[in-house]
Amino acid sequence: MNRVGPAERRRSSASGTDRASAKRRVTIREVARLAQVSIGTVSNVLNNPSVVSATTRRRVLDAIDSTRFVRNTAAHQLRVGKSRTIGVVLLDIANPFFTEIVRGAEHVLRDQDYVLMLCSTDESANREHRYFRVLEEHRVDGLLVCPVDSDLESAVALVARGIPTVLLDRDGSSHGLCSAAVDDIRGAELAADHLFDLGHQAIALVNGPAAIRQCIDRKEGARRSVQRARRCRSASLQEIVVGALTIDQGEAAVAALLAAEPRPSAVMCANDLLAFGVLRGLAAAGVAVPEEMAVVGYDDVVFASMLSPSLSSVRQPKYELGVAAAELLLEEVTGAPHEHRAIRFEPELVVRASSTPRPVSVPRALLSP
Amino acid sequence: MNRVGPAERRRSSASGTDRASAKRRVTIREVARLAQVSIGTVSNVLNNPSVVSATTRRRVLDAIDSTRFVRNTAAHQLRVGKSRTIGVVLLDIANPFFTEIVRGAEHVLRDQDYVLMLCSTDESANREHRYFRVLEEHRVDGLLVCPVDSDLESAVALVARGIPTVLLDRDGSSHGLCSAAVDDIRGAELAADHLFDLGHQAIALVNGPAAIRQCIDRKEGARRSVQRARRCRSASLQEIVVGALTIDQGEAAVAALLAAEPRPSAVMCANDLLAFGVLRGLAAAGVAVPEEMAVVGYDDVVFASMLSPSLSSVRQPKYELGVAAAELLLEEVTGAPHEHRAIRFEPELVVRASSTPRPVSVPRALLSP
DNA sequence: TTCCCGCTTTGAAACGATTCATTCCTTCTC
DNA sequence: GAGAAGGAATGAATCGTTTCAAAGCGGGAA
Repeated sequence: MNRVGPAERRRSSASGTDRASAKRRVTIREVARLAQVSIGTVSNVLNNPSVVSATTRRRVLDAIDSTRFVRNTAAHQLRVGKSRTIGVVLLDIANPFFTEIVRGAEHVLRDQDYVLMLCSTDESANREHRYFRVLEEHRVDGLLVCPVDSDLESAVALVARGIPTVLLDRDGSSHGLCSAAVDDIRGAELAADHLFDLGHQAIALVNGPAAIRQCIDRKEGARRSVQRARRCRSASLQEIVVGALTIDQGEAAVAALLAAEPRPSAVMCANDLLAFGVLRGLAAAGVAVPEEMAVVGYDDVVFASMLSPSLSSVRQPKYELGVAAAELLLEEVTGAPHEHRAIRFEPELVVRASSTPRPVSVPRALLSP
Repeated sequence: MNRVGPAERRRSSASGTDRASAKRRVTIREVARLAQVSIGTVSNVLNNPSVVSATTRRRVLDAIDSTRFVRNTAAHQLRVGKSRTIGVVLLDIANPFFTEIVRGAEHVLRDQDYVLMLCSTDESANREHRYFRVLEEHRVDGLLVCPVDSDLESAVALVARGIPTVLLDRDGSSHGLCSAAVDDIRGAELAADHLFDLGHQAIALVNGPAAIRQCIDRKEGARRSVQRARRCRSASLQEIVVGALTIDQGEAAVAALLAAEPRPSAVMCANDLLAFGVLRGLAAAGVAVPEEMAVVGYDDVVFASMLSPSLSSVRQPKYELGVAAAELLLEEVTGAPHEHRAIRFEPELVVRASSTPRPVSVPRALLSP
């Protein structure tokens, strides 16, 4: 009598399978039939092996790999409510800064068999919004987010909707959110102090859109520094705002930089990519770095040390940031004892050739001929 | 008011997550109840709006956003069999080469509301295997893969199991697989020819593991070039094999490079990251580039042009590669008329300072003092 | 013999959507 | 007024798991 069911089903599926490629996936049901046990037992072998007798377990396992059964996560998820999926929403996947963060997060999460849904917003709030929606439809177990907007509305909304969320590179303590971040105000202060210490008086800040919190904070840090510097002598800060934190935008900012009055003798950038662009633009304009213009970046991306000239930058612990954020999220997702925490790292200034006046070490090759 | 922050944080965390998120998610059923229609009608409003009368549709839509209903993809997927998810498996997310590819693929796929499951194997076959498994459990609609192993067994297996797969940066025509790739043999020939044309006789190839196909092909290209060069004069190629295609491994290779007999006067690298490392190592060893050692990379990553000295490299159309691969996959996934195709791009040599002997343009700044 | 007690195994009921054969209404035609 | 046509809405079945109350089975105690 049991046989009639499957046989019928088989027939109907066979007729439905007029396309060869539409061969149906193996289900737990077929495994059960082959091993001559109930589907409940198969499920137990998968999730709860200890309650199944050794012989039965053997039979089921054999059936599983002779049928090449692969568990369907969707069905699992539907029943259990966990998707084993983490959404990662960041500003720009092409930025090595974020890449390092992702690496850190992935290393933590892959060990727990989570898989990352990666979304790059390109700093568009609209795109961010769409991604949040899609990720919620997928019922991600948690979210790592570097938000586009300066307020944390969107992130707070996510949490309110029941999605565990950890902010990336962004402090969330003011809104009771989990976060792993670096003190941006402090970092910018380090950079600006450094320039003023070198004797520069007019410095410029090439900054990204004010919608992005990091840009606001870094400006604030620079502002504080300039205010301190002013106590002893004349010091000025000019901001040049560009549309995005990219190399091209940095290069484009050079025109404004050179046209500024008073002409700055040093420039700090909200981001290494911007700094890369500025360096390129200055080279094209024939402006010597650091002699005519000192440059400091932010993030200390791997490539900063290899540029020509090597770029001074504010180092952020990127990989560690990703690890910390992922661990925090995992804590919340797995329901471990947890209270919302804002992990904070300290930035560190790395001084290199782009802001070191002299002596410039002249490459041997240039001296010999 | 800033002081209130930490206190609030504590409070919200205490009550916060556990209880509040225990509220059940809204389902189509509740929407139906609220709108006083059957669940079938709600589903129709979502997927087939034209068959629903305007007034009913209105009522349902109102119910949807007053309940904040968000469709559950898992349930959808279970019924329909599509997950709107694409797996992307690549060697190293920290390599800007892959990052650009991902960007291209994402731009194509996000418009169709697909989301990327990103997996970086770090060149480990074992990790790759685990990721394939997890992605299959998730029933990804398709896969973009840059495989670790030189044979295409694993990729062929995926296709055999019914998962549409497109190879990234790897030709699949020999196995009837879809792929978007660049001719690596040709690219390496370009690089080696260039070096021999400059008059170098002993050149070295810093290469990655022979398991990786790209490394095999690039070596083959170099081999062909050296063979051609030998017809006219003495020419030699030495291979230095490292464990991974990373900056650190490139730097580590420098010792072997300088110890090689006959000592090479030029080196080409399987990869820009390796080349970056080699440059760094050479700088540390006090070897002038390009005077004492010319260097050519591979990929022409964005940063190659900004290094000190700027790096000659073999350009690959990275973004376009990602776009092409994604479009190919989409074609297959959506069941559009499709036959397996291997899209091939042409590499292009970009010559920069690291392999340009002289005249070296001396920066003005160095001349003036 | 009966009863009880663990240890295994079973099978039906979720989970939240989509699908499709039916039913229900109107309107129109003859 | 009967019947046809067709547009809307219905609701049960289904997708592939997990879960859990219940049943089956030996064996030991009374």
